[in-house]
Amino acid sequence: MKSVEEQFEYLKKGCVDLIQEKELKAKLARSLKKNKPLKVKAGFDPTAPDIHLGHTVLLRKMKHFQDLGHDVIFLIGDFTGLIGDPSGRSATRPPLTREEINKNADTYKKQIFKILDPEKTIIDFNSRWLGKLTSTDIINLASKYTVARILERDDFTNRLKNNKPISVHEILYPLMQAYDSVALRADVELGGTDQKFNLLVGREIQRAFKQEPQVIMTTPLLEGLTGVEKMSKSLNNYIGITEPPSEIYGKVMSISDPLMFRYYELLTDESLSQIEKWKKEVKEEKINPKDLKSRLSLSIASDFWGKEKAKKALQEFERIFKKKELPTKIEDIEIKIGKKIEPKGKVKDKTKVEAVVTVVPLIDLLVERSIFPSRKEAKRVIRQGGVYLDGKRIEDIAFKIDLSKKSDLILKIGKRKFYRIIKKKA
RNA sequence: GGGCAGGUACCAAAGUGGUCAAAUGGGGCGGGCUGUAAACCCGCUGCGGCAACGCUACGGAGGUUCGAAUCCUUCCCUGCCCA
Repeated sequence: MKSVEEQFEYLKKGCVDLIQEKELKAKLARSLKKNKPLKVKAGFDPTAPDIHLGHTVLLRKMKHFQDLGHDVIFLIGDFTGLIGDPSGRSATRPPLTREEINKNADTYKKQIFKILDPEKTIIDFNSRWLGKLTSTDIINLASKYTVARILERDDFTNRLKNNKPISVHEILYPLMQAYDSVALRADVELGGTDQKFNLLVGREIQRAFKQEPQVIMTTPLLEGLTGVEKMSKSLNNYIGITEPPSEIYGKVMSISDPLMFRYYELLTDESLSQIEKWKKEVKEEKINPKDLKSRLSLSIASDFWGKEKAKKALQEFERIFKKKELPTKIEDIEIKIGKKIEPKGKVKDKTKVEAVVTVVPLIDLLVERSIFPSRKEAKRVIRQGGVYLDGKRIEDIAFKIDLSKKSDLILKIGKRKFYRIIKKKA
């Protein structure tokens, strides 16, 4: 096992807060001396069935602890999920149903081992203890903290200032999460910077329960694809780690240049000095940012899919966007010929429709196959020149696809959506 | 329990009897430029219709009126003050 100093430096890297450094060193020293691993806890909200790159920043830090031989507890907040974390929220979250939570938790389990070591990871659920608390227990827990201190947090202060509602159960949230630390006797709790308040309450509540307070460490929040807000599923600016390599590669390629360096910092093992060097080189135009971004995309895609597949994603990307060729995999749309495909009525003569039909109105197809949610929307995009058939822009909203001669057509929507229309005999 | 202020489209926010499918900003989408970058420019952004036009929609339900997001009644929800 590594020395206390070595461990400390390794763990500290990339953290925003480390409270308190002294305590962590003491805990590490004791762990080393007694040969007893630290209990490191990180809680996950079961609202997001997809783990995305934003989560991996924290998961990577958890992995660091595992590398050093400590026990990492992946805590699924299945009970607190019923409340909804008020962190960063300007409005009360809608509570999840038991069913949704279970489903999400399962999905988590399937994903985290792309990063964490399955041998060294303990998965737990906080309903295990929170679900057993009696009203008396909860009142006792609630007595250990004050309203004023809860309201200190930014989210609540802002809501109060803006005359927005705060429900009582939301006030309970930090206490519940804090109680997790008590139940687990956590030595360390990890979380994103947005969790700082909750983590700090954990320390207080542990003290109130006569436990040694946990050390808290926060990791930065990764910005989403647009670089403005944090990466989150609900904002749809995320890259899920189960997404196919080509998607991961492509999405990383679409981020802005400044954001690229941020991703390098948080999602790769490149040293800070190397990153700084690149920044300088880009500024001096010694290096093309696109090449650096390609390297980054490759690295991230490799993390989850391996080098081989990541390389293929790169080649695919080059082919589509550099050479303007077609992707290798295109979603197929099969059209059965000889039967009507119109979704809605208006069929005057049913016997005739059953006859061989080889001409299909484009709009009907687009809407029927859910490429667009409504005919209005489909028309809009066609009028604006966003629909291409075999490379030709279609501008006529009444355009009909004729499948009597060709049996295979490429439909392109906007810049990056491709479909292959295939004729099928009914 | 009393008083006051509010509830408008994905979000924020105007509108206070007809010209309102509802200003503006953000977001989203399409186009242009490009490196599927940023910035920028143009357009679109309830549904159906080629269109004329019709339908649905300003918290819910009723009502007044030729006509309501706008006025009235009532219910629900939120915030503030008082108790």
